[in-house]
Amino acid sequence: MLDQSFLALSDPTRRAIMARLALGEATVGELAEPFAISQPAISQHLKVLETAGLILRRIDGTRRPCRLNLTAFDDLDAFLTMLRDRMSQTYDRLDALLATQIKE
Amino acid sequence: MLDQSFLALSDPTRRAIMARLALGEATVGELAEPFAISQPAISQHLKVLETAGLILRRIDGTRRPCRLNLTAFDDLDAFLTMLRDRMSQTYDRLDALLATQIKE
DNA sequence: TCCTTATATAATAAAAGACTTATATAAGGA
DNA sequence: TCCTTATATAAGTCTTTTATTATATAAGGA
Repeated sequence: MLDQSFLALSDPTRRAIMARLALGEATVGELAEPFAISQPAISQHLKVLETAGLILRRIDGTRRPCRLNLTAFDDLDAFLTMLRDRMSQTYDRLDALLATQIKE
Repeated sequence: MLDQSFLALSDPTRRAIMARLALGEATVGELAEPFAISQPAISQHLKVLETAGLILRRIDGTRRPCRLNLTAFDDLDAFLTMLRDRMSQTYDRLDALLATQIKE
């Protein structure tokens, strides 16, 4: 799922869709409106976001309003946090080493 | 650069390389060792990470040790933070609306 | 019922990605 | 200098992604 999440966010159209949805639910037509690409292209982008677990959709008559999945970023955060934790550990070790060498 | 950063992290081999580098500098050979793919494939992955600004490299004789770029995640964080800020604003507005309606 | 609106799906083409093998380069050591 | 090690680059192939146009579906309104 991390593969798909990162890949989904690598496209500027999809990031713009995410930014729009962070302001609240929107229909496919509303999401498509700012872009110069076709409606099917937007539907396909939405499928990529949905498959990645980044958005959720519901049915409202002929509309399919989309919204962000609130837990969407948990995995991304976990990965980035893991990297940062490892990095800080690395620097802690380096600090300790330097402290040792200064003492001697 | 966001495009390239997210795309770079969408590949599991490259994420594993990042996880390794978070523990400290490593040469191309050391990075390649755990994987079943060829050395050129690793070099190509490293180029993707470098182009995205996620890693830095130096020259040490015939080695090219790689390390994480400490500012690598600033842009990613900024994007994710923007989304979260927007979401919390959205929910604040919703809370305010609900509070209003309960009062009436 | 018929037409329109909202959206999805299918087929296809073009571009990008991720490998491979073969080869080049450059530093170090015998 | 010659051989080896470490790494990069080139060329080719296969797959995936992103768009397009055409078409299908399903709900709502006249």
